[in-house]
Amino acid sequence: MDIRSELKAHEIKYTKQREEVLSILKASMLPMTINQLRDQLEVEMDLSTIYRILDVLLEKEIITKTVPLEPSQALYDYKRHIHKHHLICTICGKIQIIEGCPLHDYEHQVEAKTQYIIDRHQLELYGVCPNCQIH
Amino acid sequence: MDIRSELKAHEIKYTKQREEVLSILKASMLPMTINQLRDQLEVEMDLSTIYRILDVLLEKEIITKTVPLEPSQALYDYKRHIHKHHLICTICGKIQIIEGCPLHDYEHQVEAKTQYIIDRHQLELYGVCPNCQIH
DNA sequence: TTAACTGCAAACAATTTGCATTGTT
DNA sequence: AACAATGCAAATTGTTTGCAGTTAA
Repeated sequence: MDIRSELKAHEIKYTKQREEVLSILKASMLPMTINQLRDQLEVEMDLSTIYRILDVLLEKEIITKTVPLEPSQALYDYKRHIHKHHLICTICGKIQIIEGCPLHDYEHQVEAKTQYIIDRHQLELYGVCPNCQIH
Repeated sequence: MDIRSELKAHEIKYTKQREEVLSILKASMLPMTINQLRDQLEVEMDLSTIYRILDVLLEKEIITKTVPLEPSQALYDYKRHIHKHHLICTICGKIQIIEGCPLHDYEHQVEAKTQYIIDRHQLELYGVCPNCQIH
């Protein structure tokens, strides 16, 4: 599906800024910070515009947001069919994608125990990548 | 163990500011933001001092830091024997403690698969608490 | 006494807001 | 034409830093 249709499918008004932000996120295999996103823009746009677009995409659950422990700048990620988490190297910052999620059953158990209705979670792992273990 | 000894055991120089910050965190069953912490101080102290003290306590792994998705202000928590996570109500902000951790085996699997050495993780759940489901 | 810690003020960074202008439907 | 989105500038908020004065060991 092209970006234009994807926006329409979510009832988001088309603008070239929204198209560009979404297509950059969609093309990236790794989650991105606002600054990384801005650096990839072909047409410059104001940071406040980017923030507002990300808010819309989050609202519609087209992307996800994560706030890592360090550096604590938010990461935005296009939501694909495979739910995934990140393993972040605390030395070099490299992000390793971990496909799948270990929390399905756990969330149900917690719902049963607490009576909360759980609708999402934030999980990242932190450690040292193979490369940084050597150097 | 009293706070003074606890600081000494971790080779942290005693100051009344450090004593107070640590004792407040230790007394709280819930994780706290910097502002909540400051509001409980009997002796006022500068915010930069609080940040620096928290850095020391984190360094020595006496406390943990979490950066929730919303509101994205860091939470600090005294580290007890029972590893735990938080379930945060996205309506009223109430934090429910979940004792235990579902990630032990998972971390080992991920280590085996990725060759990273994993040393910590961040996990919180988000949902709607029983009270907010009614109102 | 010495090195480390604190307070203060200023800098910095990330994010949000108000408002006039522009663009989409 | 009507309403919503963008750009710009300014305001907010959270956090960090430099430095002079104070304090713990």
